[in-house]
Parts: sequence; structure tokens; C-alpha cells
Amino acid sequence: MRSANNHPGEFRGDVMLDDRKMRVLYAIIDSYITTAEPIGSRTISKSFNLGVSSATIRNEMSDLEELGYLNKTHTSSGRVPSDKAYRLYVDSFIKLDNETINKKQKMEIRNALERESKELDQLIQNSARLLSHITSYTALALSPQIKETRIKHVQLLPIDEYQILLILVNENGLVKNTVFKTEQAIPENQLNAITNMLNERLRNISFNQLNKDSLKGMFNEFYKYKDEVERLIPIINKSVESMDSIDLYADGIGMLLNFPEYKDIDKVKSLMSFIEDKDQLMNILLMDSISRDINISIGQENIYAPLKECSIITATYKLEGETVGKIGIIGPTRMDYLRLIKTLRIFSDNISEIINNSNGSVKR
Amino acid sequence: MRSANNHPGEFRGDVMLDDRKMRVLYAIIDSYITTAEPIGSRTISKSFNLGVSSATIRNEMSDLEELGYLNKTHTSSGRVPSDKAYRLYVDSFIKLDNETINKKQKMEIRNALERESKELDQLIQNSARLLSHITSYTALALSPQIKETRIKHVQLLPIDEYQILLILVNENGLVKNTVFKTEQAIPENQLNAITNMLNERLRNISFNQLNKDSLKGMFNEFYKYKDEVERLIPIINKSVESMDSIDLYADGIGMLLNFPEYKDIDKVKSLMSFIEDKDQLMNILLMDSISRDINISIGQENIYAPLKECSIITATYKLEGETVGKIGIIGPTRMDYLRLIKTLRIFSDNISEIINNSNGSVKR
DNA sequence: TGTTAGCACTCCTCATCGCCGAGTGCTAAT
DNA sequence: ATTAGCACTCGGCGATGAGGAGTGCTAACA
Repeated sequence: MRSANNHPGEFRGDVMLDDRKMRVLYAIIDSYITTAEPIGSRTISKSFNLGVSSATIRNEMSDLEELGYLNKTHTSSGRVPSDKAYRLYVDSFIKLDNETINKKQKMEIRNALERESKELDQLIQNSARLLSHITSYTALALSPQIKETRIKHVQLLPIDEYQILLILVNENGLVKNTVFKTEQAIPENQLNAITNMLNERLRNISFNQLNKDSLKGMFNEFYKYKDEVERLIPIINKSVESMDSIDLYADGIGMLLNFPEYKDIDKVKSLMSFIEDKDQLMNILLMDSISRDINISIGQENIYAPLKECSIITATYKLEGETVGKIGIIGPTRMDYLRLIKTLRIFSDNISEIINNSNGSVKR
Repeated sequence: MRSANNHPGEFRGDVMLDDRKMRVLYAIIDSYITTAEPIGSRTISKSFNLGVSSATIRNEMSDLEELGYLNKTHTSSGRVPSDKAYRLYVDSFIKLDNETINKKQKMEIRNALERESKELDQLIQNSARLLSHITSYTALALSPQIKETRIKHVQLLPIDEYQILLILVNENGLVKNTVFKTEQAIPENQLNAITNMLNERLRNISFNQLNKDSLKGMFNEFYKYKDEVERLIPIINKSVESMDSIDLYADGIGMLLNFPEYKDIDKVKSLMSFIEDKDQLMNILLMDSISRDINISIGQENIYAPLKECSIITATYKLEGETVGKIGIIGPTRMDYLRLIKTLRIFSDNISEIINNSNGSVKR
């Protein structure tokens, strides 16, 4: 016997639901989230003590269905929460901005992430993995978009006669590198000179700016290496262009199979292939990029057909106050929103802090 | 009506199979690989013209079952090839080392890989993705183990007062980087001096060597920066240690659901969670590392329980003649070995050539 | 007027049953 | 040695029916 959550009356959409309706609705949602079974009036009155009989609850449920908060699978089945119900449910605690973060759990996750992640990509990848393990849901993680940061260091290194390694480091210590080919060998000492030039000229230029401005004008005065530099410019430019590519990691795809809603192979097949198509998925994550720290997209709110029966929760992480990337969870609309949001908050906080090194929890 | 493959008589295991038994067996294997349905004597005699009646085939099948090449799902069902049958089948063409590589397909794959891959990790990741797309199987790819290559360049860069970025470049242009923290600030000019020292001392040292030798002795003479260097040494050493970590990529996990053998959720669940557990899977791929260019592990030959009904084909790729990594395919024992081996060969050749830049198909 | 008990009705789930067909194994004929 | 014939096996599948959870409606009640 558990008692229904005591959520405040709420108004949303058309009508303000009275307190009892809210309780009934939340009881149904809570029950359905844990059992995945349609629930009937009698079961509610037995499991949650709302102080009224099943007949009364039955009437309330009938009303709630008419208002669009409940669905039936067939005429004499139990009720199931609608997307609208989940939306109401989620909105009721998303704005509470619940601070009750479990400090201990946060530090555990923080330690695990820092311990296993040497490079940035690893951090993001491990975040997805750990998030999936902890939640038992499919986790998504988007690597940071670094366009707006500034160049700290440029280095050209010869690999062999016709190949040059370009290394770019930004102010946050993110490293990107590309090997490119030249048609004509460039002696090492000249390469060093060019490297020095590039460093002088490019330091503190943003990647974005580098991308946009033609570099040509910048180097006119260095006529000594003019030819080489001219040959390098388009290559560097192209490399830089390719550098701000974003990676998407999905982990725990198999977790989907644990949900009873995916006992049917065909349902899960289309969803999985959608998740594994990184391009499409990336679109979705980038789409609502103007949005809040926590973004939730429930069922039919999703645009792509394979996601119409899913929910996606995303959280942003920040670099120096700017949102640069996201992590998220995907699963059936009947997901444990409350717990997942809490966990996502912990992850996004941790990732932000790690990449900012804001709080110097020094390695012991 | 297709005719059975005309493979030569073969002896393997206990008994030498006569020519007709071979043909019957190969017919069953071919059929089962494409249909996934147990096949009966009558169907064989109709679909493959072996010139004998179904009764004769029935007798042969009975013999083949006794020899362990065929299994029945129940007393009056059709036959299914055993692991032993697949082993025979595979061995018959693996040693032919069939050169009939489709040049056109190879170049297409090569172009796709080079077009999309700027960094090494991307190349490996894209290989897995493309391999999975092309074959419609789950693809695996192991990033190269770079322990045995030599250091080409070392660079220390300050990120902020207490953080230093360490960049290591090897002779092949592979870049690894780590951010580490110091307890005491090091001025930039000192850092540059140390960088120069490190470069002088570490160039052409193998990662392995760096890992083993204590660096301490190396820098004794540089008393000017002795303190800083001493503080750096264990950090660098630890970073290097963490640098030769291998990554494993799995792509197309959802492809498993296309196979009728995985219409049962429970079967696919354990397999998927196994594949998503990178540590275990890595073990498997690294285990047979002494082996041939193409390695095939069929059904019960696999050690781990979730793989007992799977086959894994792996191919190696090389850097300067040395095997440094692997790509592979995982799927039901009833896999299209011939086609998959061919495709894997193409991929492993391409990856080897790209990372060696042996043939300079210059960007146009 | 809101709440509740009672009851008929709906419809899903699951187990049972029997038929059909593909396939085997054996025997006897060629 | 090969083949035709035949009895037998067994999984798959659709039909059938019982059981149960749940609804909606009506009438009684505080």
C-alpha cells in the first residue's frame, strides 16, 4: 500500500484539474511507470488509499479520459496515461528546479568520470556509458561544439616528405589534429618558421573567425614563405572546417529490450536503427538548442515517426557559461522522469565542472 | 534451380567425406545460410539437381548426421548444419586465399573512408559503421595499439596556472593528448625549456620503452629545471601509460534483430548486452592475437556463453607490416561467410593502406 | 448532489484441441 | 546401390471456450 504523491493542483491546457482528479491521475501515472500495465479503478482504490471507492475513481477516470489525460487500449481495458498526462506530470516538478541533488552520488559519478577519462572524447563517451549503466536506459551524449573558443596553439609537424600533421589546441586544452598531404615537400626548418608565423597570427582567434575570414590577407607581408603559406591556407582552412564536427555517442541500446513495450521485435527494430543512425539523431538533439537546461520531448511531441512512442530527456553541459553540448536519455514514454532528470542533472553538472575545471578536486 | 557448389572432396576430423556427401552438405549449408529454415531431403532434390532421388539424399543426410555435420531440431524435422559443418565449409575456401577482390568496390570503400575520416579514431569508427552498413551485420573495430611505435614529438602547453596539456605525436602522425594538473605553477618559459628537453631526450624512443624505463636518470644533468622535471616525470609516465589504451567500436547492433534466429527477445538481449560490454568483447578480440589475418570462431568454439550460437570473423590491419588492430563481424553461425570474408579483406586492406599511406591516392 | 454498491457486458489472455503438412525412417522392389 | 512407397512424428496454426479484469450504467444512500 503506498499513498499517492501529494502534488498540488495544477492547471494546464484546457481545464484546471481538481485535487482529487490530480491524485487519481498521478496514481495512474506512478503505477503505469513502474508496472507498464493498464490499471483499473479497483486496483487503484486498493493500492492507493484515496479514501473513495472504486466507483468514484471510475467516474474520475472517465472524466480524465474525456479531458485527454487517459487512454484505453480497448473498450473494457484499464487506463493508460496519455502524452498530455506525462506532460502535466513532468511540468509539475521540472519547474521546481529541485536542488535535492544527492551529493554522495554526484561525487561517485564525478570520480568515475575523472578516473577513466583522459581525453575529452573519452569523457563524453564514458558519460554515455556510465549514464546508461546507472539508469538502465539508453543514453546519448553529444561532444562539445568548439567553434566559439579561441586558438591557443598551432603546430605543424612533418610525418614524412609529403605529409604534415596539423595540431590545433584551444584555450580549454581541447586538441584537434589532422594529417594532410602536400604535393611538394616542405623542409622542416621552413615548416617551423611557418608554425611560428601561424602561432603569432592565429593565437586568440576564434575557430569561427578562422573559418570565415580568408586567411590570405594575413600573411602577405611574409613574402619569404609566401608560396608555402599560400599552399597551406586552403588546407588549414578545410581542416579547421572539419574540426568542429560533433560526435554523437549512444550507449546501452540493448537496454531497450528490457522494457515490456518492446517485447515486439518490429517495434524495437525501427527504433534501434533510428538511434544507430547518428545523423538523424544528431538533428534531434541539436534542434532544440535554444532551449532550457533540461529539455523533455514526450511521445507525439517528437517529429520523427520512430520516436512517436518514446520520450527523450536531454540536459546541457556548459563551458564557461555557454552551452556547448548535451547528454540525454531515450526510452518509452512511460519512463521514470523524476529519477532520470535528477541523474541527468548530476551528469551535466559533473561534465560542466570537469571541462571547466572550475572546482579543482585535485588528483590525490 | 541452382546447382550445388562444386567443392572438392575434403577431409577433416574423422572421415573423408565422399564427393556426393560433400555436395549434399554444401547444398544444405547454402540453403540454410540464405533461408534460416531447416531443410529436408525432398526440398534438396528439387532445388539442387544432384542427380539422385530424395531417398538417396535422405540416406546421405542420415550418414552426415551420424558424422556430426548435421543436426535435427526434432525427430521429424529437416536438418540444420552443425558448427562442424560450418568449420569444414569455411576451411575449404579460407585457405584458397581468394584474390578475387572487387577492385571497384574496394576503391569505393576506400574513398568513403578517406573522405570522412580526418583523425585516426574517426577512421576506425567509420570503418565499423561502413562495414555494418555494407554487410548488414554487426561490425566491430579495434583501434590500433601504438605501444611499439616511436615518439616523434612532445609538447607541453599551459592551459591555465595549474593545468598543463601534454601532446605526444608518434612517427605515424598519431596524436595523443592528456590534460594534467600540477600543484605548483610552472612559468611558460620554463615549460618551453622542458618541452625542448623532452623532445631531445624522447624523440625516437618507443612508447613501450618510455613506459618501462624510469625517466629519472635521463634528466639528472638538467639541474636547472630538475625540480619541475622530477615532478613531471611520474605524471608523464602515467599519462603515457593511459595513452596506449585501445578503443573498441561496435556498430549496427540493431542489425541482429533482422536475423530470424533472434526473433526471440531473450536470446538477443544477452547477446546485445555482451556486445555492449566493451571490456569482455575486447578480450575476445585480443585473445587470438597470434593468429592469421582472417580468424573465424564458430558457435561452440567461442568461450563465452552468449556467443555459443554466434560466429565471429575478424581481420587484422597492419602498420608497417605489424598487426596493430582488428575489425570484425559478429552474427549467427548461419552467416554468409564467403561474402563477409571478402568484405573484411577489403576493409582490412584499405585501413592498412590508409594508415600507412602506402599508396598515395592524393586528394583531388 | 456527490458517493457507492451491484450487475451486465466487453474483450483480452491463455490453454486446449485437432488438422495439416513437411519430413523422417524403414521396407521392399528394381 | 538406388528408389518408391508408406506409416509415423511433430511443430505450426486456427478455432474454441473458460476465466478474469475492467467498464459503464442504474439505483440506492448520506
